[in-house]
Amino acid sequence: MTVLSTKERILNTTEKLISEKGFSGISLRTISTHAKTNLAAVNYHFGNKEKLIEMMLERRLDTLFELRVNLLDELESGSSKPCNLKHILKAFIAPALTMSNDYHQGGKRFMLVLARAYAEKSEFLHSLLSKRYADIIKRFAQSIQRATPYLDENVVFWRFHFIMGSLIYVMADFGASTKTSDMSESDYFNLCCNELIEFALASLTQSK
Amino acid sequence: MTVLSTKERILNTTEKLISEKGFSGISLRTISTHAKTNLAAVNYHFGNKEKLIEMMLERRLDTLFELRVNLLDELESGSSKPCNLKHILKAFIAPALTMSNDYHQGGKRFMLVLARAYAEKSEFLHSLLSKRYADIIKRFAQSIQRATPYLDENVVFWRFHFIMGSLIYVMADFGASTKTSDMSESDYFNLCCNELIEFALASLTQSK
DNA sequence: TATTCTCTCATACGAACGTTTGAATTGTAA
DNA sequence: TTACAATTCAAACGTTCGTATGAGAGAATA
Repeated sequence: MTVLSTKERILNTTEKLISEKGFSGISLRTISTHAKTNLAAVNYHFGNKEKLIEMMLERRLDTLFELRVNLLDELESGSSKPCNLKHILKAFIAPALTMSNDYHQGGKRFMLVLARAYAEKSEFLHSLLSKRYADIIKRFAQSIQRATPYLDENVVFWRFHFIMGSLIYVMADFGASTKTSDMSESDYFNLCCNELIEFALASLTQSK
Repeated sequence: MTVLSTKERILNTTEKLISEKGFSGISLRTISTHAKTNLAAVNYHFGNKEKLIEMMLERRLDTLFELRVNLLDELESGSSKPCNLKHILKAFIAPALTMSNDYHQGGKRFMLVLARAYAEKSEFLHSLLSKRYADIIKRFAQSIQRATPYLDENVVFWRFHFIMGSLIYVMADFGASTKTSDMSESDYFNLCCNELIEFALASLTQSK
């Protein structure tokens, strides 16, 4: 059991509490209490509440997009032919699963946080996505387009957009009370991701 | 120009402000100011803040689900054969479009509000969906299942779930800065809904 | 040991919040 | 007009919030 620094404890606690209570339901006082430190520590380490939340988002988003781009690199290396569509979709969707099984529950919580941030149209998240990760998202879109020559370019754009929506929505649902089966949480997550990949694949596959 | 009651003005203003700033970004003071009434009027007419928000959600949800179920009734009347899949999906998705073109912008705003409520896992919304509208949702799921006999029952369940996610996500995106084209807002909304229906249809259509 | 730097802590401040209260105003029925 | 109910209003209450401050603890350096 490693001892975490105050800064790390604050970040983890913020992530956990926001995943449980949402962005509005938390105060610096509850964060500092649960992180077993003092109220002033937050402002000392992060400046203010907004910057704390930004740092919390940033550290996991970097990991998520790095996992995605690594998988896409692997797919596209070697051949110049269009990649297998399912593999592309998996490269986009699966890292969410990977993350959620690592990081001592932190990743799983983060998916909830991310979904909330999307819905709240966080200005910070939006600018981060359009600045730091826009290239990666565009690469995925283009890779999908090459793999679906039978679909109009605009249609692919729309459907990729819709798939991202499903992913966000599903992520937000983990931890919610929807789960009625007696599966383990990680089995359930795994199943859900596979279903989502098949769903995305079907939505982009030409029928007949 | 009809004169609205204080109660209606408060409900409309709440809907508008939440669609713009989210559930956390509003106070009873800003609501009452924008509704051109007094702070205490909110508590007088609604009891407290929570009940105000619940009433705001309820009035439009009733309309939305009534539109949906009417369309489904129409589809299922007469023949005992499975309905056309596209028509079922349209009956579920299109009312969001219908609503957003009525009610003097109110419906459009409400879709944003609804998306936010989903993401925040509003306890009230959840219980309303599982109590008051569960039957309607189940009817749609069953109707889709009859129309897709080639798909496993569980798969249909998952995909309907994912489609709902896309719908929510898309609704949340209206009014956001994603729109780059020079279409009118209502044309854009229309196009988006059609794309969503085609997307949903493709995801449930057996390939090959 | 003395000094410096990093970090933690208790405490205080002003602002904003939801809610309550009682008086003033308006609408309505006798 | 009078009487009574419904509504509106200004003002205040207690609480909680984010932030700032300065004292002090602890480790590192000299």
